[in-house]
Formats: sequence, structure tokens, C-alpha cells
Amino acid sequence: MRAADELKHAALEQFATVGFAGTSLQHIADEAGYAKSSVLYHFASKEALLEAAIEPAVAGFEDVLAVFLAGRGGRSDARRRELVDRVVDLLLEHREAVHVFLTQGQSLSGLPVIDRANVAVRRLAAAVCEERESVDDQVRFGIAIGGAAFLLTAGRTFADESTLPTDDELRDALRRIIADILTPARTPSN
Amino acid sequence: MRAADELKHAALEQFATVGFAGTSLQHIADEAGYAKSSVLYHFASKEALLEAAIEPAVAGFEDVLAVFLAGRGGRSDARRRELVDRVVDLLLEHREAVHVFLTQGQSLSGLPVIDRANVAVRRLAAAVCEERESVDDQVRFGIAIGGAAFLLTAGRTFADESTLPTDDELRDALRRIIADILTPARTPSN
DNA sequence: ACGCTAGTTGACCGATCGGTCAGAGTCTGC
DNA sequence: GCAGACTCTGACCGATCGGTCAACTAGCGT
Repeated sequence: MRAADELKHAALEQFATVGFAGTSLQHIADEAGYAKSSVLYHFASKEALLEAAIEPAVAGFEDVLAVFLAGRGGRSDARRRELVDRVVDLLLEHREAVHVFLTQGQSLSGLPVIDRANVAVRRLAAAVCEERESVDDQVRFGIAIGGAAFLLTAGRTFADESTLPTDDELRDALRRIIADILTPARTPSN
Repeated sequence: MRAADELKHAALEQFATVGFAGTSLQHIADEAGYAKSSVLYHFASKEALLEAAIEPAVAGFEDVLAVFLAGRGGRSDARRRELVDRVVDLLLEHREAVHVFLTQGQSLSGLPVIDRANVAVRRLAAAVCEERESVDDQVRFGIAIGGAAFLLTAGRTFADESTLPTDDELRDALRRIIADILTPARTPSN
């Protein structure tokens, strides 16, 4: 069962950097040290490989969301902050899958796992924004999640001037700043 | 000269939605109503077409940046806010080019126009963040620009629940929120 | 009428794409 | 020893890729 994992890992890395359409099965196989045929032995198709590669990430978000929604502690600010923390953890843990979903999700819609991820994100937005549905809140949520995902992957291109921060530094900063973005001024000032 | 513009427009749209590698010259030609050979008559190669398509956007950012850096008014908060406003305008005007650059820039590095865009973004970050180079400031800048770009393109996938906001609404919200994100609490609290 | 240039196109090229298939190697239980 | 399942692979398929090229058309100055 090691081969399938190696292939998933290699595939995810390529999908995140070169894009799904820009990645060939041959290249994935070469990267993982197998023949192209072996890839199609473990996964029925290129799309099935993508699904298998990002499914754990989607499942993770669904779990965190389910825990939040089932929690009996209401939707206090503390609980919402806890949700943000766990989401940030998932963003860091599955950064490649998140990047693939956010940057190529629209061209990949139709794949079951992508549709699952879409409803998960919508429910996440609803949980974070509560019933407040102003344009500002939508924009804040979009910037927070899109920005975080961008920062974790593409952002490295021009953020490494001196020394790029540790994952732990990044995690702390993201937790603080995203919570900051999502809760503008608890009592509106504009 | 109309044909070249039509092809650039069609190409940019495809590059933004399906990705550069995932877009075929044949599809671009079909979309614009020409033959594949015509595309390669107007542009030396697929890469040259990409460069021509996103060059105006890069030039726009370079101009705005040059105006800001050459301005004799120092770097007051008001001037920095004006810079943010103009950058937001450019993000809206060239949203497809911005999307292509931010989501595929790393796999497209090497193309002259992409490298130009990279240095422009770095200088923009320096101009906005001033000499403050803490992890937080870098994260805030990354989230702001990445989030805005994400919101303008991919974000539409799951933001259109009811009615997605007007461009003008979006512009106002972005100006306010991005300025907000980049200037956390004028005097640091951490 | 002429030649010249710009624009457009279909035919064609080698390479590579995702995917199929018939084996070959390896290990197990009998 | 042997049967069977599991894993892996090279050869091969039709389709499509980016790119080349010669030919055709339309306009324009002379």
C-alpha cells in the first residue's frame, strides 16, 4: 500500500505547482519512481488520482465543521475562534490540496470530491459569518480564506526575501490575523 | 489589429479558468472564431500569447508603483491609502491577468513578463509595508493581495448564493477592508 | 494589369497525452 | 510443486498537443 501513497503525494505536489491539466501521468510516475502503467493500476484514471489525493483534506474540513455544528456550546465568539484555529491547522496540514482546490476548483467542478469541498466551504462561510450576510462580511471571508491559501503556497515566490517564517510562526500569525479579519470591529465603526 | 486583441482576450479568459497548460491553442482559436494557424501568425508561440495578454496589467501596476515612489509627498498614510485604492482599481480592471499571475506564476516563472510582475509585487510589498518587516506584516500583505485576487475570480464559485455584489460594491468593500488589513492597529498591541 | 504585403487557413509534423492490455515477477496457501 | 492473487511493466492505441509551411485571398499603390 506504500506505492499508492507515494503516487498520491507526488501527484498532489505536481497538481499544486503545475496544475492538474499541466501534469502528466508520466511525470507523476517518474517523480515517484514508477512506470506510468503503475499509476493507472492503482488509480482508475487521472481524475480518480486527484480525488484520492485531496479527499483526506476535504474529510478533515468536514470533520472540523461537523464538530463545530454539533457542539452544544452555542456559537460564542470563543467557539468561533476555536473553529478558525482548527481551520488554520487544516490549511497548514493540507496546504497543497487546499491550493489545488482554491485555484483550480472551478475548472475541476464536477468531480465528486470537489463538489463536496464546495459545500463544505459554503457551510464554513455560513458558520463563520453567522447570519450577517453583508457584502463586507462576504468579502472578509473570501479574503481570509483565499489569502491564507495563497500565502501558504504561491506566496512563497516573493516572500522569501530574508528567511521565510517557520510553520509555527506562520500558524500563530494566521490564527491571529484571520480572526482579526473576520471580526472587524465587534461593534461596527463604519 | 482587431484579431490580435480578440485572441488575447479569449486566451486570457481560458488561461484564467482552465490554466495555461490546460488551454490549447485550438480552443483559443475556436473561442475567438479563428483557425489555430491564425493564432500562431499573430503570436510567435503560446508563451508569447500569454505574455502579450498579461503585459498591460503588469505595465499598469508598474505605472502606479512608479507614481507612488516618485511622489514628493513622502509616504504618509494618506498616500499609502491612495496607493491601495489604485491597486484595487487595477485588480478589478485586470482581474483575469492577476488571477493567472497569482495562481500560476510559480510554474510560469522564466517568462520575462512574469519576472517583471514578480519584482513589481515585491516593490509593492515594500512600499506598503514600509520598513516594518515582521512576520505579521508579511502575512497581512500576502493575505490582502492573495485574498483579493482570489475573491475576484475563483471566489465567485461559492459567493453567489443570493446575488453577487456589483463591481462598484466590491471596489468599495475591497478598498476599505484591504486598507483595514494592512494597518492593523496603528500602534502595535503584540 | 501588375506585384507586394498582410491576413487567414488546411494539411501536415513529431511528440506527448490519457488509457488499454497482455504478460512477467513475487509472494502466499495448499 | 502449483494455483492464484497482487504488483508492476513495456508495447501499443487513438487523440490531441504546439508548431511549420505552402497556398489562397483581399486590398493597395503604381
